[in-house]
Amino acid sequence: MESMGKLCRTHSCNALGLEDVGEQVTLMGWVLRRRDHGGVIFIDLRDRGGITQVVFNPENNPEVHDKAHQVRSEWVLAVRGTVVARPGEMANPKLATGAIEVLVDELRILNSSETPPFPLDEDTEVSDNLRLQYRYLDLRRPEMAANLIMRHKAVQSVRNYLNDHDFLDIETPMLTRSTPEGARDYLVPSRVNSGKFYALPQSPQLFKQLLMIAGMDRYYQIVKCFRDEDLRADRQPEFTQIDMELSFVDEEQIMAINEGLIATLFKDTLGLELSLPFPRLTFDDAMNRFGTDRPDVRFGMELIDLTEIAANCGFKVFRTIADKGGTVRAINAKGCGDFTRKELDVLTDYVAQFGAKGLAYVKMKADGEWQSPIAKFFSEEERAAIAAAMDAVEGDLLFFGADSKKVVLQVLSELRVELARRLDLLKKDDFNFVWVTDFPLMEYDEKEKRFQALHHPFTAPKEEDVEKLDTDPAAVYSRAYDLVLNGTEIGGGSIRIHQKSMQSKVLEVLGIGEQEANEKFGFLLRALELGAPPHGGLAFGLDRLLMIITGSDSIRNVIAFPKTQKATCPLTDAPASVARKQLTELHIRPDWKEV
RNA sequence: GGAGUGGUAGUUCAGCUGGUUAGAAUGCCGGCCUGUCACGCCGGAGGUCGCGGGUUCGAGUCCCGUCCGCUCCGCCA
Repeated sequence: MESMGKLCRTHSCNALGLEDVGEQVTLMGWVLRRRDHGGVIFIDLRDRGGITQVVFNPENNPEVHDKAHQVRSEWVLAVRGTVVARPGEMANPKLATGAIEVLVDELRILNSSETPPFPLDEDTEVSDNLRLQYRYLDLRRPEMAANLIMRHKAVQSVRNYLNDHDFLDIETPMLTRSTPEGARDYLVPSRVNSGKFYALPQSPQLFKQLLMIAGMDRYYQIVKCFRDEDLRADRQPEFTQIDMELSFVDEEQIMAINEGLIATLFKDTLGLELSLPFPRLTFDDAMNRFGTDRPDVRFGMELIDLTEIAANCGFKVFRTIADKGGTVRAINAKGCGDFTRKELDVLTDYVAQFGAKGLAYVKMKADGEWQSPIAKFFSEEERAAIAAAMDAVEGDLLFFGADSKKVVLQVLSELRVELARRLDLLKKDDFNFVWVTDFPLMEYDEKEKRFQALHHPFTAPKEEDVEKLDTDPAAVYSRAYDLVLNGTEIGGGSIRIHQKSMQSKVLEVLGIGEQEANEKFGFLLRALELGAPPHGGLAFGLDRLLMIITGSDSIRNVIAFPKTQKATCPLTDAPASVARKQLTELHIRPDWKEV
């Protein structure tokens, strides 16, 4: 092992090209691969930026060549040498630096490495557990390094944009109090206050509102948030939000500023020009046409409501559901009439997990004939009416959902996306944004027998709906908006309630009594009495945004040190037991398990 | 809380209706090789078949339990 000595790095491993030929350069990096021809030795030297081929020629310098012979994968090298154009036909077009190579005069071995536990080339799929256990090796892989570089670019772009628009970056506490609504909190016991707990923030929601009341006018923060819920491919217990709040604005201004932010972000990261403004859908339209409030609008295949036809048709199953207040809807998989029985079975199994009790289908044949297990239940007129409603022609495949509205919408929206996946309609480089607006303010929770805020309890109702708060809360719409990209909700926000009386009213309708309200967010209610300006805001999920920008299938690929599905970290082995003494200090009784 | 799926060499995987010495590729080690770029050629080493129990003359293979990874439902914006 050697020191760097007087060597000083002059370039990164993706910097050199034909214009540098003849230059004396010094590169430092890791050995990706060594190709030893007995005579000449080639080493692909890698750093976070890229790869440069360095060459050891025995004729050029026998001692250095000898030393290169012992080098192995992932050893850390410093090389000094001359940039030369690759001779003849030897350029490698697959490499950004493939036109040149560095002929080495001096080699210093800065560190050796044991054989890595998994290969660092991009060809092998390594298990997630192993990758996370050796995350520092995993992150050396060019694909992962590129993701983190992209993340940095995205964050810089957002900061620049918001700074240019007079936003102040202000930090809010990580140790705060537990909030009653929403997700489960991560709790932190207080040593100084026996028996009391902080909570890690699910979002800085209340603090950013208080900053508006404090007159900060425009706030942003790129901030960690915590939710103690089960994980998914796009959900981590700690994640990052681009969080913002603005005073003296309405929905239109907030949406316009954020369209600018997203357009700038896509320009700075992917070099793409997005066309503005983004299209909009109301919540009701989104649900009716796509069955979800986060529609993927890269493709059609919209849901068609057949409840009226079904109510009078000969098929008893449909008729009964329609009569009982359920719904019958269908989607037309254009040109999929050649799906096999097996494919249909797989799709039936797929929708079963979303609550579908079956999946009725019709293959459209010539002259309006149906090939379908349910064909016999429909008259010719009924079949014609359905075909007309669905714009169905020969070769099409119709899928029906008949159940409660909730089940049918979920089943068909999931089926719609699954069909698109199978038909390869979900292009990763196709970015389709849509604002979803006019959400209901609250929704009745059958299990808890009370209303729940759809967004959060600080969202302002539409002015024209305010009087319905008393009479028909479910009919009140809110001033909330979500930004949806390719079927993923990437951000959401609302105009907030800025008057004490309205906030109290909404909390009351949500079944949060005055005493509970005062106890849990009395500080906000008090602040609303002391000159709160009209305000609103929005938060983007940075990780999800980056998943889409980088084309990653998993949120773990855009986070440096993510958790497994059981919320553990194989690298540090967190969470871990703690010493009994630590628990005692925190006034926590040690559990049955000795530590 | 539930469903599915996977766990075999360092890695990625194959291993049939249970059968004798568990394979391949790659990586690793040694040798040869002066223009490769997933270099090539020759040779070699490398296994608690996740773990525990059961059935059986015999289990990587069948059964039960359990742990871990991943995907999904519930949950969560």
